Parts: sequence; structure tokens; C-alpha cells
Amino acid sequence: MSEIRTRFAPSPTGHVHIGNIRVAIFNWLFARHTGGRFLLRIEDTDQQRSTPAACRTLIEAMEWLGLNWDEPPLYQSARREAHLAAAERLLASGHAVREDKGGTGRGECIVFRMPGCDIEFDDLVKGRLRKAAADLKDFVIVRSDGHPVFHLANVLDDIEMGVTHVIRGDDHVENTFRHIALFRALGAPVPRYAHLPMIVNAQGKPYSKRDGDAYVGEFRDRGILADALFNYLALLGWSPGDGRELMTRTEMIEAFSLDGVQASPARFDMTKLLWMNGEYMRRLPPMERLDGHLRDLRAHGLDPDPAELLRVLEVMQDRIKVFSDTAAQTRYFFSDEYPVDAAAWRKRVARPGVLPALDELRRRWAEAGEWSAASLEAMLKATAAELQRPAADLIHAVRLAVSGTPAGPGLFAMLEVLGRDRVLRRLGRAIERASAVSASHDG
RNA sequence: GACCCCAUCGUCCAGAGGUCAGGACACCAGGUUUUCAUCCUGGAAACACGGGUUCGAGUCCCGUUGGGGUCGCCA
Repeated sequence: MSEIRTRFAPSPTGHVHIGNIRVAIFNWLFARHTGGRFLLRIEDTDQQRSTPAACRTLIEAMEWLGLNWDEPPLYQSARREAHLAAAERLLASGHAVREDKGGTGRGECIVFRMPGCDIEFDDLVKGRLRKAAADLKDFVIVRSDGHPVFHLANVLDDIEMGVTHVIRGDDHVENTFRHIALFRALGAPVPRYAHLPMIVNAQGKPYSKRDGDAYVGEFRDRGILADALFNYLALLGWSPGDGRELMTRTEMIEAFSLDGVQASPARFDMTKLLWMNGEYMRRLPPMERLDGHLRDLRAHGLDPDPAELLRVLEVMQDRIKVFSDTAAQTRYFFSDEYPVDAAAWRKRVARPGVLPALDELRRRWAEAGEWSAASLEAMLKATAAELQRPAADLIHAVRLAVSGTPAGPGLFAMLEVLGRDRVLRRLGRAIERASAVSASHDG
């Protein structure tokens, strides 16, 4: 019984908040670090919200993040009889009484009597916490409609599961005094407690429904990698102490300790998460990223051949930092319909002397024997030299003409992937458009 | 209002009485790159305030201010 057992005990709703999932991460890390067990309890006693779909959402989120549990999950709703039986025992032992609390006329409920002494405990992150008896009030453990209340169910299930360390959100500290009294009245050992500070939004305020980007599913949909989110969340309120930030699961497990947990709330910083996601992204082989990129492209009405996408990813290198940026950054590889940066166009294409040069280049590339990055580059430079223009002028113009944007991968690698047909077609189209514009200006 | 908790660069963390208060993200400047991203170099940037304790305080104590949590027959 000296084995450490932690648990994550969410009440399933359709959404899993990042604050909650971070609690799960800390429980998981602590269990894995100590060689203990990480358990899952689903507190599904709220009939309205705890739908099967909500439970599925929760489990999916945990699986996505790799938060595996070591024993079959306990569904709190299945424990009702046990909860009620325990309430009877508390009644019998005099720890609880039946009464119409507050005289509501709703009938009798079961009220737990606080022991009347001060209660204190050593919180693993906040230190010694104490509450005077006068500030501790009796509370309902079974409602007049016969339903067990959270406090009772929670404590009883922790006993049932043999939980040794309760790691939960800061918002539970006040409950802990009552829970400790309950454990004692029930004759069960009191677990150790660790209360994690809350995560607040960019404004430093507690998260509310109005805040976007706060549900685990939204991060996944947006293309954030599970490992990146896990790593980022683990670092919110905890650090290994030696400055390491990008860490593997193994490294985090090895370094994790509740001593290193911050007692003050942490602000969620999307920018840093995005940076971290980029770091994880670039370490991923293209083959492994394929699905994520494909999903974004399809969501934007593009459906490229995987082999072609692979070549595109190759030339894009680490420019795409989150899956959801894929279509925006690579559309021109898969479709002739892509936006054109008007300001850049004016600056690099609609310039005197550029059009004839582009036209000459198009003629030479049309007759090129070999369509490779190296030969294309050689031909462009030769052309520029002969026309006595800086190669950069042509390079920029061609880039705009074939991709519509001034930013992107190395031009020649890009041209090679684009292929001769598309490049010549777009060059032609660009020349046409540019001369039409300049003609109208002249007239 | 009562009870409790918290307080180091803009943000996340280091700092367990003696450090030029360190790192990361973001930001700014320069370099590399045909562009962008990457990469490299450099820079600006913090101990909330006031009292103590101490030879010495970001570190300990008290107060102030500011932020947060809880005060349900919700979980």
C-alpha cells in the first residue's frame, strides 16, 4: 500500500478545458515519476451534462495527449449505492444528521457535522494551510432528493480507488478542509494534497466561456501537435529547474517534482505555444506530418496527391509552424487560383524593364532541355547578365509571377516542384496582365 | 463583507541571505539567405510599495497595495 496512486477526476462535459487537462498532466507526470499509478474517475453524476458523447470527448482528449491510465476508469454514477450506504454509516456514528437544512421545506437531507476543531494540512505546493473551526461550516452530503453530493462521492471514491495523492486545481483548497474531516469520520487515511494554481488568460483573468482557444479539441483542430501542447502545459507552473524547456516525455517524467510547482497562477501564452509547436513540427519527418497537412488542405478545398505534397513539404522545409497554416502557405502548388500580393507585385513585376526580361526568360525555359533547380538557376543568371540586370530583379519577379507572394521557399527548388508547364503558363499570364496594366496607364 | 492564497523582465520559469539578478518566448538592431522562415551576433527589459530582522534581503518577518480562490441541497 505504499504505492503512489494519483487520479484525474473530471466531470465530463462536451469540452475539456486546458486548465483541467493540465491537472491531468501533473497527476500523470507525478505518477510516472514515482512509479505509481495514474487513475481515471469520471464524475458523471450530473445527468444533464454527462452524456455519452461528453465522456467520449474527454477520453479522446486524454488519448490524444497520451495520458494513459493504469486501471479501468471508475464511473461515479455506478457508485451511488455505496455512497448512500456510507452516508447511513455516518448517520449511525453520529457524524451526520438528517434535517431540513435552512428550513427550505424540501424535506430532509443529510448534513455532515464538522468536528468543531481547527483543521490543517501540508499542501505539497502551497505549504501549511490552516482553517479555524469557526470558519468551517457543516455541509450537505445527501440532498433531499436522495442524491449524494460531490464532497461525499469524491471522498468515498478516492478511498475506493486507494488514492494517495490528490493533485487538483486551486479552486478546491476550501473543499479540502471538509474532505479531510470526511476522511477522518470515515476512518480512512487522509491523502496528501497538492493544489495547482490556475491558468489565466492573456489578460490575466480566469478563463471563461468567452475565451477562445481554451478547449483541448480546439488546439487539435487548429493543428497543434499533442506533444507540443503537453510540453507547453507541463511548463505552466512547473520547470525542471535547469532551464530546459523542450523536453521529451521521458525527460519530463524523470525531472518532475511537485517541489518545482509554482504557487502563483500562470498566464497562457499562445505565442509561446506556437513557437514550441514549430519546434516539434520541424523535428517531425515529413511522412509523419503528411496527415496533418493533408487535413488542412482538404479543409480548404484542395486535395493533392500525397507524393506531390511530400515534395512540396520538402522544399517548404520548416516554414509551416502549425498545420492550420498549410493551405495558406502552399495553395499555389496545388491550384492556379491563389491570391496575389498587390503591393509586392507593383514593386517587383510592374517595373520598367522587367517584362521583357521575364519574356526572354520564359522563352529560354520553354526550350530548356533539363528542368532542374540547378539548370534553371544557371539560365536565369545568364539571362540577367546578358540583359545587364541584377539577377535579384528577375528572381523576385519570377517568384511573384508563379506564387503571388514575396515569401516562400528557395525559388529554384520551388520552380522545379511546380514543373515546366505551370511555370511557363503563369509566367505568360503574368506578362499578359502586367502589359495590359501598363498599356492602360500609357493610354 | 468574512476566511484563505499569491506577488522576479511584457509572458513563462531560475534564484532555497552574499549573483554584474540567469534562461526561454515575444520585442529591437545587425549578419547569413534572391525573399520569407531558419540560423548567428548583439540590445532593451524585472525583484509591487513601506517598515523591520541581519554585517548583508529578491530570498526571513510585519504591514500596505494589487491580483486570485471560497463562502450552494453545483461539481
